[in-house]
Amino acid sequence: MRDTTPQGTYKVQALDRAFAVLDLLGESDTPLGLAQVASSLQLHKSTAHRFLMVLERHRMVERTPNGKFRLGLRLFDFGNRAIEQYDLRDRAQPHLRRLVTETEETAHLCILEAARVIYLDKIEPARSVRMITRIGASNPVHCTSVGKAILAFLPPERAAEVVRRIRFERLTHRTIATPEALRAEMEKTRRRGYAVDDEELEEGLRCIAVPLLDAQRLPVAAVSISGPSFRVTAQKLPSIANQLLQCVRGISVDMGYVSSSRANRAATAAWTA
Amino acid sequence: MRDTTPQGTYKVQALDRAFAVLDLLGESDTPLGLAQVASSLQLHKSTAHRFLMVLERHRMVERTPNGKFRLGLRLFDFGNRAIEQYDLRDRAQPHLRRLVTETEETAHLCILEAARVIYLDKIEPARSVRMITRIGASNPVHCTSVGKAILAFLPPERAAEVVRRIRFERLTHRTIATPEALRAEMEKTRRRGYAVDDEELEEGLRCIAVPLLDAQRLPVAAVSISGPSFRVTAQKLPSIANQLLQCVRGISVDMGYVSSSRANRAATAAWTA
DNA sequence: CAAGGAATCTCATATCTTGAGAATCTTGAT
DNA sequence: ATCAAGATTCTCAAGATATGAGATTCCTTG
Repeated sequence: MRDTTPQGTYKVQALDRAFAVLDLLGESDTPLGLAQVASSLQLHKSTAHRFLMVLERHRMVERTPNGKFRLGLRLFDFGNRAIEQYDLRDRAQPHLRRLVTETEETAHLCILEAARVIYLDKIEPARSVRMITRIGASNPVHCTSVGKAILAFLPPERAAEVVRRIRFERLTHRTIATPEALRAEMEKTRRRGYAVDDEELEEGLRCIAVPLLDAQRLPVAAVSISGPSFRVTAQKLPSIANQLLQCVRGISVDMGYVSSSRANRAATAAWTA
Repeated sequence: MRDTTPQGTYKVQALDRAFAVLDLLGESDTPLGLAQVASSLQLHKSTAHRFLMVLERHRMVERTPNGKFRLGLRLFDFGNRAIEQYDLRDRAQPHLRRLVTETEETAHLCILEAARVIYLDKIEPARSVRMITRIGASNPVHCTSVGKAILAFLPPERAAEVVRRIRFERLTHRTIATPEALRAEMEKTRRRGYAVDDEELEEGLRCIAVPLLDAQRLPVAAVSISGPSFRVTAQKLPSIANQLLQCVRGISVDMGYVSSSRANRAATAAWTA
């Protein structure tokens, strides 16, 4: 049996399998029957069944009236405990909300994990095509404005470390495809103070992001505005960037990273060491 | 080694243990070291270590800079996938938000699972003492307004089944403590159309809830308003109940449970097959 | 710089998971 | 109704897999 195990030396077969089951159910947008689970994962009916029963007992999985399996609400519980540590999310929300009202476009709050950015929160404007992103999901750093915003303001060594981990997959024809190109882009980002993703993640989607710096002036997250390229035009970028900076400044104050009074030092200048 | 396994026949030791680890980390509000995890769970250092490494590989746990363990963001991802199925949450949110603006008190959206209610969403008013509830968490049916609201409108057999499962623990001196008392309370709830929790869950906290009925007029969720007893006074209950009904009506329409025009035809007749 | 505490790692052993297959339950077609 | 096809649940013997004692290494702190 081939295992889906990512690289890593420690192994507990049962766990890898269980998570494979959860993964599968998480990917599928419709509940799956035992047989489907078993065959998709190359598990024996019997084995898959046992796993599902145990997962169900833990409420990690639940059954629809017709007996199919889907993710259970225990995961929702765990998920909420997991972000609770990041009280960033709660504190940032009001600011994001205001930002969305102003810009009429979707706002995201993201953090960096390994070489991917994770969406901690998303606020959508009242009337707008729903974006496909799901809170909790992740994207590669190099093709998102948030990723670039964080990366650009990370200390050189840590940034290099992240870049090393990137697998430069091409998602659109504009996706940055080499470490060199990415480094150049980061330079540009630092100069203007905000990062742009110009249809590099998805055709027709343009995003702009600024980093949220903590008390040590290290980026802990990024806030972005995303929208269809025809609405988020190149001309509007500077003004949106401004609104983003304002928003981030508010969050910084709320988080206690900066005192509200002297909250105005340009983030750009601060980075020297 | 004693296992924490709930009742249930199927067993996979490794899974039960892994979830015990997650549970432990979820309960603790500070990250835990390997030794703490091992001793709390009566696992061998070595075993606990292996589990943590595997969980970390799957990003179910992550390590703080000083090497302690806490819940990982993968859980956040899974959690969000898990509620995605309940698009109820998204649809209800705007209505809840309006409700909160009107009442200036905290609103909850809950569903029933087994004999507990699970908090799908919580909206807090701008200025208010933060409530202790965590989205995703759960409480026993019998001591919450939401629980009683759903229970009261469930078909008799299903309600009975739920009641059978309740372990009548006393959380305050007012907590309903017997099936009979609960049945009486349900009768009362049906008569007036809304459920009340008068400091039965927590001293000083009063809540009021109404059920959200689907197209078959079966309760699928409940919406509540909670606040300190001195603000959510007995006199205000009817007027809050009214606002709740309004809110729930809006959600029903959004969910397509009722047509907005003739929102009041009893769909009772529809249930035959 | 040493000592104590914590985290990692190794490996032989037996425990726990595995999966073949039989039994049972559903579903849909006739 | 009745049957067949498909899906799910259950049992149990075999052996692969997780286990944990303990040795080793890595930090921390005095």
